[in-house]
Amino acid sequence: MNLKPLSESTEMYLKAMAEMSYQDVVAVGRLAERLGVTAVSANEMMRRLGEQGLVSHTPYKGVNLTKKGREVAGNVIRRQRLWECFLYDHLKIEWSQVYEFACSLEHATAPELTEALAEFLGNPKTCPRGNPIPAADGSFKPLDAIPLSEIKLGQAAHVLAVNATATDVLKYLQEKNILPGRDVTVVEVAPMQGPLTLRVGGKDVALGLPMAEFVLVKII
Amino acid sequence: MNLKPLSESTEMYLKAMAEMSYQDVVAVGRLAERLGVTAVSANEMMRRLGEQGLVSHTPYKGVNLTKKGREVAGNVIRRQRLWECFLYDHLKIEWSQVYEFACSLEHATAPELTEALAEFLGNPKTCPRGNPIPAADGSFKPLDAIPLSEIKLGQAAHVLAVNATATDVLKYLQEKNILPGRDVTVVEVAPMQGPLTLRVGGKDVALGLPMAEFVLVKII
DNA sequence: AAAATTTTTATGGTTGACCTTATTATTCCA
DNA sequence: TGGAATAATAAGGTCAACCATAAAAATTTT
Repeated sequence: MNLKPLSESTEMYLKAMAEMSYQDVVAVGRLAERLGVTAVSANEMMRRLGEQGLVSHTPYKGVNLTKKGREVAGNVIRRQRLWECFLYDHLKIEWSQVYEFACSLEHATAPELTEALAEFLGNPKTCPRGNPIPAADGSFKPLDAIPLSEIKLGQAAHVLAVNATATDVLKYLQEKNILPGRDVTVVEVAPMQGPLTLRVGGKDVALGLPMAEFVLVKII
Repeated sequence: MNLKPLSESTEMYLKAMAEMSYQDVVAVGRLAERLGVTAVSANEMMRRLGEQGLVSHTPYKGVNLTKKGREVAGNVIRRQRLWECFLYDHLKIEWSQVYEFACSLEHATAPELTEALAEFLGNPKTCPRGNPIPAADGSFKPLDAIPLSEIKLGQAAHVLAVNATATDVLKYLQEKNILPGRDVTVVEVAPMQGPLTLRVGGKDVALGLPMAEFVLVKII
């Protein structure tokens, strides 16, 4: 099916796009931001990925994963999240560092390895950050959840997953106990996109809106 | 200690040098051959590695790992072989494919990961190919063994390790049962660097001299 | 509709690790 | 010792993925 070896860069772009595709068209600028490259570089890359049939780019509108691109991205994310499970459950790596390490390993993982790893782990369904693990054929659907940033004042919610990837962000969330499985209540929303104040486990915690977007919850 | 991130290429060169250093000066040409690059490329790389203080190159004589280079190489090999153990023992990957997969993973492995993996595996002392795993500080010494190619006619030997890395070579050795732990006897040595004929497990097996160099044995 | 902002394209530059094709230097061997 | 083989250097090229700067195009805001 997929004979061409994808570069690390390609994998990072596809992964980022899939993770951002709750909006099903992604602005190239946002993508560049998330990946820490310039908009020019991201545009160049979109051209390359377009030529490979992995993304479709409508100028001035945004980019989309093609069917093929989505399948490839699913596989990349699968590998990544399986490694997260291994690192967390078996190697006892710090929760906040797991993503980062798994990301490197992901790029170095052949399909046979992926499936052997899945088997070894007992085919887990979610990673330690609560995100679902795509199926072996690369298929996946987004979690049925909304970002914490959209929760109304006073409402309580159950944290399903944390979609952040940066280690320092994950570390912060861990310290504040905003983790999959926890319940939080929004006790204050400051004006001007100010921070949310959350009550979690008996303590009040401030959380900036940008960070709150990475926390996926279900209202309870 | 080691703050600079080494490139994948650098790691491959250092690893190859360490694995070839039963002779303690390595001809750049041999190195190029083993790595599948041209002599020119290998020379260029030796200059770069020399500048980084990892190798010392005496023109027309050969290259040597420096103390620092040897330590780094030891760490690279440690990572590699620990992954080999994991892939073979836990993921049940084919013996002949283990090296290849472990090699990719090695490049993506941070020190914290390495030690967590060693712990998980119970600090194994040898990889599935029988090679010793360097210590956490990067130190290692070569196996006390000689290549099968140097065994005299009629002599019996115990296979300690297989130093080959190419999957097809490993596959061949596996099929012929020339594996760590086995005993072999040299029953014929053809002239003109012709193949050895070995008796192993009741069967006669032909083995070319170049391949026999990769089989490390102890006379019994 | 004009102004401001965001996107895209164009052009040219860098880096690392390769490559080829000479040319020069050294070592080995008969 | 003289030629063959091997090793090293020089010069110039490629490729992917970045970068910066600048100009053009489209969209959004006012």
